[in-house]
Amino acid sequence: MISGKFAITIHILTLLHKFPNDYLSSEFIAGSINLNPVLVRKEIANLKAHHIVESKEGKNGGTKLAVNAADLTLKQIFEMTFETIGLGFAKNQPNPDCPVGKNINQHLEVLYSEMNQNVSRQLEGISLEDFSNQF
Amino acid sequence: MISGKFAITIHILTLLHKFPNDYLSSEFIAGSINLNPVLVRKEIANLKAHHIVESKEGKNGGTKLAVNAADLTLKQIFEMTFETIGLGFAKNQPNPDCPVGKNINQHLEVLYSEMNQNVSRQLEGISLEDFSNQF
DNA sequence: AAATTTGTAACATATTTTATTACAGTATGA
DNA sequence: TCATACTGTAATAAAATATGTTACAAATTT
Repeated sequence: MISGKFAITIHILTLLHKFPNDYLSSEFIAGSINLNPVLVRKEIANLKAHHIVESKEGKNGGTKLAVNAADLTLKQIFEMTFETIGLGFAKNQPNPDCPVGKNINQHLEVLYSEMNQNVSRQLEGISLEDFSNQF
Repeated sequence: MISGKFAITIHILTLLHKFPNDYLSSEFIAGSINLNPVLVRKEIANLKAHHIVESKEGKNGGTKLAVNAADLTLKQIFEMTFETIGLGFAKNQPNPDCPVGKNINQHLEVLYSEMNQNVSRQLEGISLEDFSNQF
């Protein structure tokens, strides 16, 4: 399911890239996104789990990039934020006695999987540095 | 935002393609999807607005395909169901005093627009007939 | 020790999606 | 012509998901 995680995460990473020498606080980042700092910290927790950023607790603490922005692709960010492209499935199990109902989700899965590969190829060609340098 | 409209619509159209000589009732279709008939009728209303299906009211009424399945592409269905691919925007207006916040949505829009073109090209190559003949 | 910040859990609110009920209008055919 | 079986659509309800808030322990700096 699609949510704003990708957008939030890329916003965080762009900021970190713009201030490579500072530990940015979640409050500061939240001020740029206009979002609750707790939500920022949640996304940062995810980035930390993937060793993309490091953070420091305590006074003057915060977060900074731990990888080279040229090596981090939007595809990786896409995947780290658990995003997948899809156009929905029937929520309730479709009728198994109907030849269409029985197989539709399986066929949709193949289609969506191809869409994801397609988008992944595109996002693989864009680094965080590329994205950030647009600003 | 992504929902199940595309999946529901393609399910409906696949059924209609499988029974080209019958007017299928929303109840019958809903039984295959395992969905409330009213929701089926809503999607059919949309298809009717695009002249993809025709329907007949009253007893023994229902819906049938009004176009050649070979000529209807998944791209068209994608667009008719108002779907777009995206990975979210910051909901709240990002901070306009921050160079990143000020421009991020605009840059995301460009990125998402490219993703949509990419996916559209893919879906353009698949007709309803192609999809339906998998079953 | 005081101040500031992360990390995280628990809870609350808002938004979106899906489902239900209800009923007027239309066509069929016994 | 009347009972039946549909569509079309509005109004409302429920469920699911996403987003926001509060609270506070733990860590670090000065």
